[in-house]
Amino acid sequence: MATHPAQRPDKRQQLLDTATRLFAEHGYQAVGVDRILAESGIAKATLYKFFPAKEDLVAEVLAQRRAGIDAALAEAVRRKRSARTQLRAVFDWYDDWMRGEEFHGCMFMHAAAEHGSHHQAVLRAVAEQKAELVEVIAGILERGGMAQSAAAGLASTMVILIDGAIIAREALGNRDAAAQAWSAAQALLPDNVR
Amino acid sequence: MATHPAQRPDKRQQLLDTATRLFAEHGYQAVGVDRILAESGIAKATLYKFFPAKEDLVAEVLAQRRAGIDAALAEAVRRKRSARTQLRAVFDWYDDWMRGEEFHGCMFMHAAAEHGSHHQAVLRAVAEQKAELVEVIAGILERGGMAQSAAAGLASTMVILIDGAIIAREALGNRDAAAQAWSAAQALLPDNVR
DNA sequence: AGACGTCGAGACAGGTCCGTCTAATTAACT
DNA sequence: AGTTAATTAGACGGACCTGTCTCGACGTCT
Repeated sequence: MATHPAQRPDKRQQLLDTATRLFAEHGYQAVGVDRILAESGIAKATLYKFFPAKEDLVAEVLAQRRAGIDAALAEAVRRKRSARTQLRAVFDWYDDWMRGEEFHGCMFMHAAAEHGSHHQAVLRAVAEQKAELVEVIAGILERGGMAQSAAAGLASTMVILIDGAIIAREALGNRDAAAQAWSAAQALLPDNVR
Repeated sequence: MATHPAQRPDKRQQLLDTATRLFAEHGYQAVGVDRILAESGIAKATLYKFFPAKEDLVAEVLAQRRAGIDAALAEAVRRKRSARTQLRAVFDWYDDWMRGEEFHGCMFMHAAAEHGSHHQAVLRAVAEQKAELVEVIAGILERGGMAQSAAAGLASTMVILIDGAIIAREALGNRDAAAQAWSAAQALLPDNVR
């Protein structure tokens, strides 16, 4: 009964890692399953055992990416105490990511662009990731003393700044985009938020 | 010698119009040439006469889209006198576009997402469109009395706001995103710019 | 009327991609 | 050693896409 060959979930993770790297760099449709298999050294049957269709692989890649960002942001925020420094930690995390050479844009934006209007599951994953970022920032602002409605509005604007910075980095190669976004965010922050 | 059958460049424009509509709604790779032909009622040979490859069609669609936006913004700005109202006209133009039901996101962002790093011509077209918007706004700010370097920096931040708003509209369905962006832009605008 | 250029309809080849399937190999456990 | 399950390698079918080509119809000019 026991799973004899010691069950290897690492194959699954290897597939996800390779797929994430290739999807991030070249897009979703441009990367075929054959390429993922060749670069990961895994057989096709194994992929289709874990993921019934390529679309399921895409969905899981996005889910893992979202979880990774959430964890990283939560950890960065946890290390700071004041609302202002927590907020800065969020912008700094994006700054670090966007200054890297391996930056290839936001996988969620790309997913929304490629799977356009028609694939609902992907589009919902994108919306959920953006909505979660709004909530993270709104939470910081509320704990910093802002009223809930004001915090929600300002958090939404701050995510607009972050996403716009991602586009500026991607389309124009502007590596200071996140720093600019943070400057603007600071100017929008009311003085009573410390 | 004279082009006997009265030369019909409208066929070319019909192709571009249909392609623009389909690309905007479904993406570039997701729309095949056969679909463009079927929906425009034009023969395949005619398409390949005007555009040697699908990629050339994409490039021309983007070029026309860019020209259309430029003209619309220039016209909207021309109707206003002060720097502040001109700036507002730009944000209002985006607001109108983004409130529409037929909004499907920015074709340039989508092109960058799909043609990832590898197709240079497309990526350059995207960069040029964004850079031009920065220059339009920087010009307004300079004519409003800002120093050139300050105007360039603020214009860059304002485009970050606009692009971020486009993402907020596309990914979250936030129809007030452009209005939020304008509110933030106003807060960043120095008082001496009238 | 006759010739010529344009256009529509669609067949066609070459390639790619997804997903299924078979056969052989490897490794764990009894 | 022998059983069992996981995995690999790759062939395969069907679908789709791009780009070329053929053919016939239509309209215009001489």
